Amino acid sequence: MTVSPPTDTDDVAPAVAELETIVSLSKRRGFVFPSSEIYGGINAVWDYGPLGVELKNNVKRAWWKAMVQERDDIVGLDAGILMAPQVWVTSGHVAEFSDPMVECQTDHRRFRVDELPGAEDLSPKELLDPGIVERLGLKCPVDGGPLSAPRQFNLMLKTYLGPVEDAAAVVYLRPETAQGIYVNFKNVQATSRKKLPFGIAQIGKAFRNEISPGNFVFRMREFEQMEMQYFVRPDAAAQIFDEWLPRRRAWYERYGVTPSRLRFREHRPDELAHYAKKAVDVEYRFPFGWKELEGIHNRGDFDLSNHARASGENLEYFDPATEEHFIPFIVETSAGGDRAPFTFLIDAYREEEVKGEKRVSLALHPDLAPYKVAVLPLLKKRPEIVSLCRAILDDLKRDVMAVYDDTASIGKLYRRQDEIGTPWCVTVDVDSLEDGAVTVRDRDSMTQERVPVAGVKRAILDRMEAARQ
RNA sequence: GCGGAAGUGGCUCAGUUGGUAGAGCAUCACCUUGCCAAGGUGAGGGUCGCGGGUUCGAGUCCCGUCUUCCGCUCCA
Repeated sequence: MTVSPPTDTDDVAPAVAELETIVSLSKRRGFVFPSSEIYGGINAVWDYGPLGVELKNNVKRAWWKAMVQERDDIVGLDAGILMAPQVWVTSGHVAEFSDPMVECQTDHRRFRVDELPGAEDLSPKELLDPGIVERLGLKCPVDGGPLSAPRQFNLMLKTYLGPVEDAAAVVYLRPETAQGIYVNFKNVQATSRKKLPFGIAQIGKAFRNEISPGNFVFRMREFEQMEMQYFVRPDAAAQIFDEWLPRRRAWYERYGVTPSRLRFREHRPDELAHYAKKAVDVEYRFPFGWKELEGIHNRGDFDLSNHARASGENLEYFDPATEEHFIPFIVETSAGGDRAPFTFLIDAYREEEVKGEKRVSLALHPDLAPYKVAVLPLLKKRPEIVSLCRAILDDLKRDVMAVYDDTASIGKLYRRQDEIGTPWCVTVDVDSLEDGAVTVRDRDSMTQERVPVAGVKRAILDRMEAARQ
C-alpha cells in the first residue's frame, strides 16, 4: 500500500472556507457553542446545539451502519468510561502519558527529562527531583540555555471513585475507548460466537489533558471516538491492514467528502505510538492544514498479551480450523467522533453570489442533514394551507426529522433551509387546496416537482434511498 | 506552558484627546407581497469577557485573571 509523503505544504486541494466562517455559522445557526459560555467558557470543551447534535448523531449512525449493520463480522459494545486503574498501567498509558519535563528558560522549548543527554538512566523518582537539573548540570540541548526544574505532565484526567477522596480510589477517565474492547474480548467472543477475523465496534467519550488544544472542535479535552478493533490471525494482519485503508477512505467519500481533500499518511518509525507496529492516518485538508481524521493501526498482540499477563486471564483464541492457540493481532480503525462531523460540515460549505448577496448553503448528504425536509406554506394567511402543512409535517415526522416554518417570505424560508443543509422543502400553495398536490424542491439541483399530498412521504423516502446509491 | 494578537447585542463591526453605548445583518410582531434572502412600521436584546485599581467620571488608562486565534513545544 503506497501512501502520500508527509508534507503539510501540499496544497493541491485548498480548504473550502476559513475556520472563522465555519465557527461563525456553527454559532449562528446552533451547531456548536463554547462550553459554559456564560461563565467565560472552559478551555477545549464545546457543546453541540440543536442542529449539531442531529448532525453528530447522524454521523455516528452512519458509521455504525457501515461497521456493524452492514457487516456480519463486527459487533458492537458500549463500555464504561471508568475502568479498573490497572488497565491503564497495563496499556502503557500511565507510563507513556505521564512524563517529567523541563523547559528551557531562554527559548522555551520543552524536553522529556529522560531523553536529555546524561539523564537516560534515572529512576522515576530521580526524574522528578527538583534539584536534578543542577546536580547533573543539564542544559538545553538546542541552545544550551538553563532549564527549569522537572514538572510532571500527565495527559490523563483523574477523578475519585467513591464518596471519599482517598488516594486508593483514584481512577482515570479513559484516554481512549479501545481498552474497553480489549478487556471485553473474551466476553464478546464467547457470547457472539464470532470466529477470526472479527471486530468489535464502539462509540464513546474519551478524555485527554491536551497540551495544545484548539482549532475549534478539532482537538478537545473531552472528545468522542468511533473505534473498531479487528481481531485477526497474526499472519493475516498486514494484508487486512491494507484492506481497511481504502474502505475507511471510501466511507468519507460515500457521505460527500471531496476525494482530493483526503489523503493517507504513514507514520515514520520514530513517531509511532507506543502500541503500534504500523500506522496510517486518513487526513483531511482542514482550513488549518492537512490533519488526522482517523488512524488505522496494526497494534500487533501488544494489548491482549499485556492484559493476559497482567490479569492472569488466558486471552488466547483457539482456531478450530488449524487447531492452534494464539493471541490475535489487532488492526484498529480509530476515527474522531467530533472530527468527522466537523469535516462533513466544512466540506459541505458552499458560498455563491446571488444578486450581490452572499448565499450560504450546506451540501450535506441527506443521511447526515439535521432536517431531511422542511414544510413551508406559500401563503400563511389561509388557515387551510397552514393546517395542510401541519398534516403533512405530522406524517413526515413519524419517519424523518422534519420542520415547519412560516415566519418569512418563501424565498427567505428556502435560504434558511439551504444554510442548515436541509435537502428538500415541501411547499403548500393555494393550488394545493384544489388539486391536492404540493411542490417538492431539491436543494442541490434547485428543481421542483409537483407531488400528490398522499405521496409526499414516499417521495422523500425515495429520494433519501436514491442518495445512498 | 512560553511569545504575540484579540475579546463591545445572536453574527460582523464602529466607538474620536476617558464624559455612564451605536450601525448593518439576524430575531419577533403587524401591514404588504405570494416560488427562491422584496418593501414599510414598530419591538426586544449589551452592567462593553470577568475581577480589582486610578479618576468627580472607565468600553477607552493600569494590574490580574479567563477565553479564543497565530507561532513554538507536545500530541491521535
